[in-house]
Amino acid sequence: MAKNLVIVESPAKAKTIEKILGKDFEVKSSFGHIRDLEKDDMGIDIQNNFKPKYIIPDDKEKVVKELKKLVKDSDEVWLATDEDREGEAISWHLCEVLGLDPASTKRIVFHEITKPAIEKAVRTPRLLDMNLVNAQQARRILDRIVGFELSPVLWRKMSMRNSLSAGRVQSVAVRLIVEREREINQFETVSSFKVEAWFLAKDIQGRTIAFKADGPSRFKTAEDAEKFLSQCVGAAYTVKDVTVKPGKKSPAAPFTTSTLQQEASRKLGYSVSKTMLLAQKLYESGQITYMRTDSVNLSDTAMEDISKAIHKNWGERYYQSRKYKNKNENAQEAHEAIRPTYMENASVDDSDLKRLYELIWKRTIASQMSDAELEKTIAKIDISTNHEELTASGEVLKFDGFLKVYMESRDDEDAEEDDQEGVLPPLAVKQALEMKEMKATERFTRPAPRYTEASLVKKLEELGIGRPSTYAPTITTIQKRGYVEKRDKEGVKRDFRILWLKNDQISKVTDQENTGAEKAKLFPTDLGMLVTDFLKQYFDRVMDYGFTARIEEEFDEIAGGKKKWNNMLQDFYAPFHHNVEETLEKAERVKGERLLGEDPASGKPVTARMGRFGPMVQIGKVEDEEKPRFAKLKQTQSIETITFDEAMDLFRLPRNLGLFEGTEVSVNIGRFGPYAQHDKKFYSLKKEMDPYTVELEEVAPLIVEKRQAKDERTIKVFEKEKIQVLRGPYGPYLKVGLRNYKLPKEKHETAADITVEEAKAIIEELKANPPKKKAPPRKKKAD
DNA sequence: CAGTGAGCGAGCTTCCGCTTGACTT
Repeated sequence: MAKNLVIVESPAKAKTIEKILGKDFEVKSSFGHIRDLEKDDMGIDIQNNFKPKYIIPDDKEKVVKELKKLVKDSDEVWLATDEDREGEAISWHLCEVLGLDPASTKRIVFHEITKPAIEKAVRTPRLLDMNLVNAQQARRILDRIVGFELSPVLWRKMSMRNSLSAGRVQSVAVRLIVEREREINQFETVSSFKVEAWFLAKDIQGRTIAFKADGPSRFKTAEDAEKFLSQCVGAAYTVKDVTVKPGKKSPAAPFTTSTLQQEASRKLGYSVSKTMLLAQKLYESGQITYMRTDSVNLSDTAMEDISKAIHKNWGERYYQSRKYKNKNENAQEAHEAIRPTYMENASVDDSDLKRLYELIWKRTIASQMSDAELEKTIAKIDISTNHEELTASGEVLKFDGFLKVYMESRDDEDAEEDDQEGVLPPLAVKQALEMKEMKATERFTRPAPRYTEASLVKKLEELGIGRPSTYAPTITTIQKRGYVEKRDKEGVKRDFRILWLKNDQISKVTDQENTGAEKAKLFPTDLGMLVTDFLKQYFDRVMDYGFTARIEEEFDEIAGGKKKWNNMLQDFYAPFHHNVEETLEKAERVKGERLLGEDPASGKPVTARMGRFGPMVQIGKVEDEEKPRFAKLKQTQSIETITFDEAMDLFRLPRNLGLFEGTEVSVNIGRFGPYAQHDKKFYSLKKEMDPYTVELEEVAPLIVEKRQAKDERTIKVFEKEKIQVLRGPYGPYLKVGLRNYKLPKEKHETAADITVEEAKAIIEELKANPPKKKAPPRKKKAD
């Protein structure tokens, strides 16, 4: 029996620490929080100074039971949860549940899981910090109040209202995406002409090479650009001035959760949830440090390891010790940065994990390497026929430094349009240059790009909204609620003009480029836009981008003992709750209706709006004597941007294709895509079939094929009892109405010989003793 | 599985932040 019980949050961490502390210590994990607010009635007694009602969730009963037993058998308990607000609260809940005295139970903390750090922690225990615990309770209660008072407002006020939600984090995340979309929709593209000239000069080896120089400034119109080119006809070009400047590039800090998610997205194309899943595996197998962190700090032992690896692989010249500081003010830094546990392992076996691991390894190594040294050359070139000048710039890498290993990628948001600068040939002042050709190319301004999952995480982190453990789940939530969709967008072709000056002749051509194509970007849905507008209108305080940052300051004051947590909540709650009540009473139900025009055939109004089942267009009004016609919007369309013509096009469905076997065949687009309907049965259209143009001859074979497939699936049918014996992917089963019953193994071979009595017996048996089903609860059908 | 398109109001949904687990109709 161990004398000492140490409780941490993660089981993988427990294992490592147990090894370090030796046999006098037993280390167990709480698996995160062990208590939470009760869900019924908010779990808060608001009248009673916001007294929280905590319960132990079902999935934590087992852990708690085990910990209780272990506490009884131990002489001393050490609470070693993370050193932040949440960690402190977990320790407090452990005290409450395990019957430990907060005034005497030993509380220890460490930021890194190394022998010296943990031994030092054990030598210097402290007691629970109730101020920090209270700051966490205030955070928890405020989030519950916001989420559980705001969500029901949406259920009442949105015309589409199945399981809608709002919260301090998710609603602001959606707002970012909605506002970016509107910015893009309202963006007015301006074109201008960019001048580039190619010159010839001899390089060091005496070979003639071409290099590029940029024109003075951009020209607003083709006429201005042409005027400039014509001024250059017959001109002589001479080097006016050459400057050489040294420059340097420094490596990026080691990974935090958010920077890891960003780089894995840019470099490997991983979604944030995929990155976290793989990182979790690496962590559990002991290959990397903890993956949910906001710290850029490296432990001393890690720094030594990294130094050794750099010296061994590249030598002293490439080593530079660096301490990184967190730019983020509200970082809680309970852990280290994400780094490999053993720097001597440069790679791992598994192919999927390998790419992420190597990314982490390289980033960690590079963070302690020397700067890259550059030499930047800028040459100004005189034009004899006018007062303008051209600028050629080149960059030479003098020393690669950290670039030997790793270079951080950029988002397209920060990317400059200019292509990479190459090497310039040696140029002397007053040197005459031969101009090969000059061109003025029409370029267009671009709106800010839509968010990717990773760039949204970056933005949220900048705003101090959300935590490393919630970035991935938040992104999943806003998609699951139907506020946001991740998808690709096809680009559109666009003409652009080029003016050439070559051999003193000016020529004009028009070329074409693809613009606006995007991959795996976040688009707001109509629902997301309407919910955002609604919340902004009635709850601007919570929707403000600075709201979280401001209440974080108050939580800090509570943590510092300068403010009482119930007072802080009271100050927030009074106006907030008043607002909720007032909104419930006064706000109109949101429909998002927009008038598009008038139907030429009937003279009735054509409108787009949100219906019970999503965005739609309609001809006529519900109050009219004749029922209005309805059509669903396509996935890529939105109430805000759909045009009259696009709306009218939607009414071409359902289309009647004619008779097949004496019954009508029609096509339409449903919840699961385009389908054909015949004799009350449904048939999905093949991908290449366009419901707007498909013909009966193409659809008829689908009907025949599906019937055949069904025949093959059917083993036997008892018509009178309405029991079907079918062949499924997991073997034969019985089907009665919507319910399925698996046949016992010994009947699999002889399913065709089964009798009605046997089938009934099996069903009765399975009804009496249903097999354990742990599958996630299925969503209830509407209606 | 898919067709609908209000709202009488049955009965339900919902937050953020810690952590990992276990399942095939």
